[in-house]
Amino acid sequence: MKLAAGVEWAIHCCVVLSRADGPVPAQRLAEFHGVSPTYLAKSLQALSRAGLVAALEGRVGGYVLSRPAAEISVLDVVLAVDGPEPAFRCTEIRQNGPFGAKPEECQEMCSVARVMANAENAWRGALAEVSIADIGAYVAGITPAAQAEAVRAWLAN
Amino acid sequence: MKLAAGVEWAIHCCVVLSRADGPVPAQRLAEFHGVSPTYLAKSLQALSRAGLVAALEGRVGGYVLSRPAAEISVLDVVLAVDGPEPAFRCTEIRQNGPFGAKPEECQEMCSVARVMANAENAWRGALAEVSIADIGAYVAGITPAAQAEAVRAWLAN
DNA sequence: CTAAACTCGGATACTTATTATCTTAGTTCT
DNA sequence: AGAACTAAGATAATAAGTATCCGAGTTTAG
Repeated sequence: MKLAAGVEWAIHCCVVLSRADGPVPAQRLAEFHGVSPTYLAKSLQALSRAGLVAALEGRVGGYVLSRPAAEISVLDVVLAVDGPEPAFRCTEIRQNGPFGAKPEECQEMCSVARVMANAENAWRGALAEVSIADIGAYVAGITPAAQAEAVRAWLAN
Repeated sequence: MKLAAGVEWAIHCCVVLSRADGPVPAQRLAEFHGVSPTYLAKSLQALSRAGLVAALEGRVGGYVLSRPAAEISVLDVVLAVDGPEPAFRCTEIRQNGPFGAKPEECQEMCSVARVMANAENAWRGALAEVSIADIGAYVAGITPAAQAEAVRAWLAN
């Protein structure tokens, strides 16, 4: 089980956007984080498609959070980039083999699938409780005011 | 993010082993679940390497749980087959770029990585609370006694 | 009003991990 | 002692993730 690397980049980008003044182009975000510009663009497009960020085209364009950072959870970002389908997908192997259950006997979810689904709900719940604003506030707390201002200026350029 | 299909098979196999009388060969387990025998063998080998099941070679060989089913959690099986490394791996991109943090400033874990780690701990905790015996007991509850006996006889052959 | 420069968006190669298979080595019963 | 059955490791095919390029649209400046 491995989470796509683009997820990590997307979360960091959202935090940066929450602390920026205006739109920030994808290329600027890539340079800021020292990652591949073209691949980061792919993740940002996923955020745009999910409606988490707004993409402004044109010469002074870039990405902006489409909602207040406090209303964007980490889970929202993860689902937008990594996809909404759960990590565990029951293949209903209980219906296979010489003692396979008949479809009409499978009204209830497979017991194994239920355990895995509960765990995944716990995972999602933990991510849903943290917002981009929470992370941004923490970062702001450990960043000197002078550097924070320098970053904002560099992003606006 | 996708969990390996072999994980689902391994959990089902452990449940079957907890309800069997003697050793069950990999080929029999594959036929019972209607899955690829050779690939299932790979997952069973992982369980054997982790010490969750004991492999008996020879003509009447097969796999047996090496511990009582109540002492084997679903998490044990998942980690054995899928590997122990977490789904989210922090690449420390906060150290990159023009405003990258110096290594000596990174004593504490990255705030993003901490959020993801907390979520993953919640996921693991949910899986650790359920044992193979728990699932076995549920399956026993919804299976007619006659069929349960037939299954045990078929597994022993 | 025209044109140039800069932006995002989708479609296209490459790399890595997962899935599936085969062959080899070891153990037990006849 | 031999034969048959078992698991274990090493080896190909497939799918997902990673990285990249080129085209469509918009805004600003002349």
